[in-house]
Formats: sequence, structure tokens, C-alpha cells
Amino acid sequence: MSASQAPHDADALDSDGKGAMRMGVLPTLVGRQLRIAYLRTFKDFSMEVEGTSLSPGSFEILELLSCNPGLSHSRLASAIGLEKSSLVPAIVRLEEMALVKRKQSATDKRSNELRITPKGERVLAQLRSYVVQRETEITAGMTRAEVDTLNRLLTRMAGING
Amino acid sequence: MSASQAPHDADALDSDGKGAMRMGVLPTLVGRQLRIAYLRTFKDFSMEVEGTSLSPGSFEILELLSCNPGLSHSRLASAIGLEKSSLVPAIVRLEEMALVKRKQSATDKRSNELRITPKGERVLAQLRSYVVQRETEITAGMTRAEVDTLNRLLTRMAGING
DNA sequence: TATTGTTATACTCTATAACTATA
DNA sequence: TATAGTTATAGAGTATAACAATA
Repeated sequence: MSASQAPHDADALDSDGKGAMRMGVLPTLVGRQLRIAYLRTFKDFSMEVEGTSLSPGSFEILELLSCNPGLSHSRLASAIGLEKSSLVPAIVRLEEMALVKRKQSATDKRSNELRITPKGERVLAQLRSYVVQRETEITAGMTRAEVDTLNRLLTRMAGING
Repeated sequence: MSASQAPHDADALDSDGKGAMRMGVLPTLVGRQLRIAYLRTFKDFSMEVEGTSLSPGSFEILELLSCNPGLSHSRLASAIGLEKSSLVPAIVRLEEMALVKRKQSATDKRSNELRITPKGERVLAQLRSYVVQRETEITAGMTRAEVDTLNRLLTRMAGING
């Protein structure tokens, strides 16, 4: 049984524009469903902390620094999959908020060791609760097995571990 | 069996930065796997046609216009989930490429009827083949049943049909 | 020579607000 | 008053290229 070779949609567009929309092949395309799911899920998902809002990307940075204290700028960038230059604005902002601090490496003076601060850890705990809540929302109506399947297939699709 | 309560990753980060990266809760988060899958899948996916490149969004516009001739600017925008103003640059570009044409509605002079041109249909056919190829790539290693499951869960997650 | 972090710059995508013509 | 399309503008996110300091 295919995802949908037959149209999902019912009626043609009326000339006055009030009919249902024909979607063509679009609903059959996994890539397109992925794109829409991503855009709808992350639209308007900013987490309010300390009077400003932090993005999913900042959450990821804080989580990685919490698990990997002393991580260098370069290694953090490659872990997240960004160019090193693209990470700078986010790091600068987190340092301004006193959630992260930079310290020149003793063994390689070119390199900075990035560490999350105690305040950063407190904020991270709060962000985790937002993230868990969002997880609950976006998987509403799915069984635990379905969530695991979805996670596994997305992981494979992105080649995250391969 | 959970997606991963135990860490996916093996070793701590060495002080010299050569160890494996600890990922914390990140690999367990469906939202995060979705984000990464989307970003990796669509990064560098531009389709070369007529000497320029067209985005997945432009493919979607052409597909919808092919299925719904005479669609208005506003209805197209809401079908795609964008603000009407956000659609303008894409439409202008498609019209410059002679893939789409606009015609003032006879019944409501404020409104434009958008139609794909014969050239647009030819380009659309080419885009479809690119898209199908990309579908094959991103679902490589999945069974047909897995692809269908993934599509169904993504669709439910985005609330696309609900 | 190569690498680390940084800056300058630009591009893509999208949003808000204001405008015009029309309803 | 309200709506359709457009314009101007701005913001987020990311990339490339070039630079200084260091390896």
C-alpha cells in the first residue's frame, strides 16, 4: 500500500476559488512532508528565558557544552554542522547573557575552551522542560512505539549516525 | 524500548578534543532529529533548470498551479502556508522565467489568476524527476513500508491533514 | 603552510506594516 | 470598511572570503 498514489484531495478548485485544493504529487513526497513538518513544528518555537528568547540552536549549544565542557569553537561548530563563522553570533549572545564563558586554551593559544556557566546550567534545565513539553505536543496521538519508529527513521534518513 | 534513554554516544570528550562527542538528551528528541533531517536533506538541494536554480518552494508553486489553474495569489499563499507578501518574490521570478503568467481576474479586478505556462509544464516535468530522484536518495535503505510509515507519521505530526 | 577564531559581507527566506486599487 | 496584490523594510540564519595570531 503506497503512501498515496491516488490523490489525497477531493475536488477541483472552483472558478470562484472556494473549492478544495488539488495537491498533485505533493502529499506523496516524504521530503515535502519533512519540510512542512519541520517548518510548522519550529515556527513560533522560541523559548523565553531571562527576558529574551533562545532558539533550538542555542539549546543545542548549551546541551553540548554541558556534556562536553571545554569544547573548542571549531569542534562545537562541526558537531552542530555549521561553519565556524556561523556559530560566532550565537556564542557571543550566550556569553553576553552570561550562560557561556570562553577561556583561551593553555595548550593551544589559538583555541578557546567553551564552558557553560552555573547560570547557563540553570537556564538549560529550564530549556529542557520547554523542549520536553514541545516533544509531547508534536508527538500527541502517537504511541511510544510510533515515536520511536519516527525517531529511528528520521535518524537514518539524515545519516546522523551513518 | 525507548528511542534512546541510554546515550547513543560512547566516550567522553578528551581534554585534547579528540574524543567522541557526548550528545546528552539530543538524540532522543524527535523535534531535533526532524530539524537535522530537514536541514541535511534540503541543504544543497537546488534544481538547475534553464540556467538558474529553482528551490523546493518553486517546485511546490508550479505543482499547485498545474493542478489548480487560475489560483489566486492569496489562495496560493495560504495553501503553501506563507504570508501573501512572502510569495511575491518567488512569483515574480517564475514570471520572469516565463514559467508562470498572471492575468487580472474578470470578476474581481483586484485579483490575479495565476497559470503555469507550457514552458512551465515542461520545467515542472523536469523538476518532478529531480524530486523523485531526491526521494530515492533520502529513503535509501528503507523498505516501502517504512517510507509509508515515515510519511504518515510526519503528516500526522505536522497536522497537515488535521 | 595550516589552523583557530573572528570580522565583513552577502544571500535566502520570511514577516510586518503601509500603500493602491478595487470591492 | 475590507480585501488583493504590492512595496519597503527588517530580522534570523547561514555562507564565503579574508584577516591576525598561533601552530
